[in-house]
Amino acid sequence: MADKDISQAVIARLPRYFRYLGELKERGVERISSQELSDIMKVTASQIRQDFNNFGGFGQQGYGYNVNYLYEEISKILGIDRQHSLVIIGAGHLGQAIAGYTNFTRRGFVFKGAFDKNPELYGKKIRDVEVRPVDEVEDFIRENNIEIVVFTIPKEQAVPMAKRLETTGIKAIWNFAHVDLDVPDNIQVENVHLSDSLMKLSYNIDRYEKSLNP
Amino acid sequence: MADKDISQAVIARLPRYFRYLGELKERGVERISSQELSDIMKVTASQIRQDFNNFGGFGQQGYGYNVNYLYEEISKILGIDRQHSLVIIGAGHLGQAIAGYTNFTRRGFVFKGAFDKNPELYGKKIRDVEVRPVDEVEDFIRENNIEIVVFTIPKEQAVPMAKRLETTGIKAIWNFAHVDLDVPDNIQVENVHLSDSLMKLSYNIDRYEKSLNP
DNA sequence: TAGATTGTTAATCGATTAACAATC
DNA sequence: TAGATTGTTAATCGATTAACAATC
Repeated sequence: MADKDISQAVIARLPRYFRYLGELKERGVERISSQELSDIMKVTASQIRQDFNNFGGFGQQGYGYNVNYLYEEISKILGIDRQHSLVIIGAGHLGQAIAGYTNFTRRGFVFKGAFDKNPELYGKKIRDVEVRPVDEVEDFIRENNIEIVVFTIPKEQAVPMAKRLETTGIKAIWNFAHVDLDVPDNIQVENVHLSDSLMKLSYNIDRYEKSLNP
Repeated sequence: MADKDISQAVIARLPRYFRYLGELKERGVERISSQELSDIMKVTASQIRQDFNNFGGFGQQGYGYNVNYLYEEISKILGIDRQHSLVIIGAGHLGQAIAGYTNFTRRGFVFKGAFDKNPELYGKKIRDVEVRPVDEVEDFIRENNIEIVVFTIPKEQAVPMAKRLETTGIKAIWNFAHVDLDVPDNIQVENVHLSDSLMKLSYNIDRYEKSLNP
């Protein structure tokens, strides 16, 4: 239960386990061994057992893992057995895409507010939520106990905005702006740098072609 | 020049180096030592030198690295010194966000087409490009030599779509659908699993709070 | 030349895989 | 009980960091 210090490599794999277990659950599969899961997910059975054992014994010798139980335990570990309120700053296409993504709601991420600095968007509705002026965001966060702030704003605005939010009590920033944020320890930052991802893709295209004609 | 087999960990760091070097270049900085870069980027100078030396010597003893030269070399390594044509399948908010992101264009990723299965979107313009019926996508790819296909479609559609595109000559799929794609070796896949990222964020919020009240 | 800083080898650290005893 | 499969320790592999000789 009490996790000491799990490496981020392990954490990064948990959502994928969670996804596969969700599918197995859906299909009515009751139990699964690390070897069977290994075959499906293309990771070693050894790694699966090591990963799960970071959090205590979820399985049973001679039997394997109970799919439902394991699924629930991972959801607890990931903290998606409770609700997290979030607001979005930057109501452009990306902000709207995220606000509208119902799967997040299913996982307990509740979309509470959207903010933009463009007056033309004020009042526009995104999933029953009206876009408000960005200057109201600090008050809104305090009044509504917002945990997570999504940054779908240009990088120039991201750094000063992070500064402004430091004392509002938020717990995390999900940062889509292409800049590294420097915030106090009590605010977690998770970056989604789309252009980095695209550059990696570009590299791997070239790498493959070079492997054919060295 | 000829890279043997560079680990993905190194590749994943290159776009970040590239970003910082771009900023230094912008500010007119001519040379930088691994130690200075280390201070700015919060990675060890040793790692910086190791990373660059995977691709040959970019620096000069006693001097450091020439910012402009290093920037250009990394852009070559990442393959963003040339153009890559791309189309987007799924013209919802996420698709439109990506299509409209001008920074990608700046890096040589040229947006050539958008496809959707919703007839209401046909003809709608996204950056001078009309949304077309998704059934035309294979022909369009062949006629226009498209390299990269962006999947901003639901996961149910992603797997059969990947299958359909196998023989069209595409080189890569940038996959935003929440599913693992199984494609031949000649098609590179780069996943952006947003909900995985959000779950990691959720975990780290909890972890921090537990570190305060163990 | 002397000083600075790389390129590179060696040492350390951490993560993955293999092996097997424990146990259901 | 015998068979299966976990939990866990040990071995291996790879990535990061440290150190320093090469050299600009």
